[in-house]
Amino acid sequence: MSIEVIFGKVLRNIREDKKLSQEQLAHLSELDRTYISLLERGKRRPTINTLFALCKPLGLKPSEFLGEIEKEL
Amino acid sequence: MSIEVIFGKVLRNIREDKKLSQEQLAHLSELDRTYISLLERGKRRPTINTLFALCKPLGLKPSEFLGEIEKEL
DNA sequence: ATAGTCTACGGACTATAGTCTACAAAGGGA
DNA sequence: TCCCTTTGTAGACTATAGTCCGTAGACTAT
Repeated sequence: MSIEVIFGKVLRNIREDKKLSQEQLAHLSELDRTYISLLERGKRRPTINTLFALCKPLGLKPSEFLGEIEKEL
Repeated sequence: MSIEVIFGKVLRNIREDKKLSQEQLAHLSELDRTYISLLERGKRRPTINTLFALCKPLGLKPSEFLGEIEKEL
């Protein structure tokens, strides 16, 4: 499975664990809601800056996020 | 310091530790040499796919790479 | 029914990631 | 001196990251 699809699954899992809507995460990470949707569906490849922006409100380190992706590769 | 500048420093450190030229790393990671140069100088924000492509020939996990960045933030 | 929340998705748009070619400059070694 | 390797950088280009507008469908609760 591609990196971006796995990225999307991990993002969605973590977001739902935190009981956040896409809209809320978008606001907290200062990204667009439709873009969060695209990411979760594996339609976009985020930059590392975007990864950091997402991880901040989710309360985990970017390295931990990538660790989750590596598990599934 | 910005994420991309730190990214560049970490990339250069690791590449030089491995005794690779930008040209060699570019070939191994299937990226352009001038782009490696831009990255090392903090002029570009790589996608996570690019990060994975760079880490593979450098022999370290993307999560480890980001861990180095987090240390300096 | 209907109002509210959440998400998928489309189109149009701007900014930038990433490629390619070419040239300049610095350094080391024969 | 003259190569040779390495890196910076510019310009032009294509692909895609990321925004912003709108609409529609699923679901829940009232």
